[in-house]
Amino acid sequence: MEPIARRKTTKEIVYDQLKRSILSGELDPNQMMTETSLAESLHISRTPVREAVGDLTKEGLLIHIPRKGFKVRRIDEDDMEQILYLRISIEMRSVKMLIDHITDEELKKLDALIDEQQIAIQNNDRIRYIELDQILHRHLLKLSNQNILEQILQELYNLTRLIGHAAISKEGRMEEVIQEHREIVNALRERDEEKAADLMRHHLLTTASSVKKQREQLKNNKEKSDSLGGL
Amino acid sequence: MEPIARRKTTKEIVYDQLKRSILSGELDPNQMMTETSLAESLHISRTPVREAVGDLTKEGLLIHIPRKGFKVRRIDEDDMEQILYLRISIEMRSVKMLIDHITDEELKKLDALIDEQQIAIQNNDRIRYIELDQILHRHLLKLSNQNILEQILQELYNLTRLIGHAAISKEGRMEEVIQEHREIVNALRERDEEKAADLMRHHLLTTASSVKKQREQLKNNKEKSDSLGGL
DNA sequence: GCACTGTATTATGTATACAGTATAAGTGAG
DNA sequence: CTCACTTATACTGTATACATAATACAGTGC
Repeated sequence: MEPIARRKTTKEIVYDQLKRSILSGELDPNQMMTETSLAESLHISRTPVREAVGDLTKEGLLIHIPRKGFKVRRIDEDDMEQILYLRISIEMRSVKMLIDHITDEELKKLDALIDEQQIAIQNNDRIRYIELDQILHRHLLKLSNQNILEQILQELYNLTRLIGHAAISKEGRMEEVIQEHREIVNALRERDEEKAADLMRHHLLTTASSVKKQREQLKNNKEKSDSLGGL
Repeated sequence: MEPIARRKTTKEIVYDQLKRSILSGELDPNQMMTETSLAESLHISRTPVREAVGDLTKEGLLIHIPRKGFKVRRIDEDDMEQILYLRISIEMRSVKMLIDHITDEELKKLDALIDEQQIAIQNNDRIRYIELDQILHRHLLKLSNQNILEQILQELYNLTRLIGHAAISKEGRMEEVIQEHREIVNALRERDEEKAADLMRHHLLTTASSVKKQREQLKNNKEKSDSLGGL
């Protein structure tokens, strides 16, 4: 039988909700929050809040400023470089480890995920698009049976998402991503290890460079509007 | 004036002490402990204990078995492979990133660390030897200014140490390590990027294979004594 | 007006109490 | 003796209360 889904603890609810707010970008990185303020606004005690923010801090999504509170971490160009580098290392290995024993059924599951991602784009649902991207990449790690790498990738992926939805889901780039995903899966289907690994590297590199460009774009726009607003 | 060192919180003390016990191998991986039992034996309340074991669990040093308690995680061959792979990725990049701007002073600091490590071997102080190994590798990451990679390496390093002191500080291997460390630092001094990165890779690979051999050795010995004890 | 000091507020760490639930222990019937 | 059912024990999650220390603030004296 399926294991019964244990009902979520308060801590988990807080954790999920907070993480969502952080990663979706709806939480202003300048705004400070404290354990107490969060607990009060959620009408619960400090205990589960404290544990949730503690975990998020350890994951690097929040930073704690003693006696001031917590705020959302910022990611800079340099951090992104490092994350990209490691993701390439991890995901290329993942591809190589899974290619020999991936089944047809599992390949179909991957196809289905990409299909769903395409639908998300058509519906203009960027949140879902990003969610599915993560599911897809993570799923590959699972299939490769590299538990430790999977854990590290998860951390890196969360940090990646601090970059902001706007920078990730750039117009036009999303369609390209779908295409690249399909090519990777096709290479897996052909059992072409070299090709698959290479496509993965390429996919991550182009995503990174797209994010970088889009980020600069957004930054410029923001500066322009800021200076206008100052007049 | 020197800033006063903030006194450690109870949680930090518990965390440090527990971590030490885990990494030094003095904590039997079969033995279960609970928040309550730990709190009682330390004569403190559950709260700081709970936070400390929570953190250690997130770091992967402890595993939590619901309704049973916590125990020290075991690392298998497969995990070691993954850790090694990632450490090579990270530390080769580290070498490449720091080689252009490392100063003579910093090189001397590295020499001093290796000297100290050599003294530890002469004093047969394996704990200190391992500690210094970690400091050295971590120091290289700091010098390379790769904060995220440094954080990940720290996690990996902790997991590495779960392998056990006996397997890491094998007789004879320690002297080789010193030699390899010196060669890496010398390559840095010569600003030979290729050589330094390659020596680092080699160093990690030979360490891993030594650990693997030693581990099998220990396992065999244990089985022999177990079967004898069973008579 | 400025600096210093004492006070108030607030963030945080820790202790304690309690409730819920899963496992283990115990008890009784077949 | 075994199985089912009840009871008890213990692990965990959460709330609450309190102590401590750091910051903000205000008032007083120069």
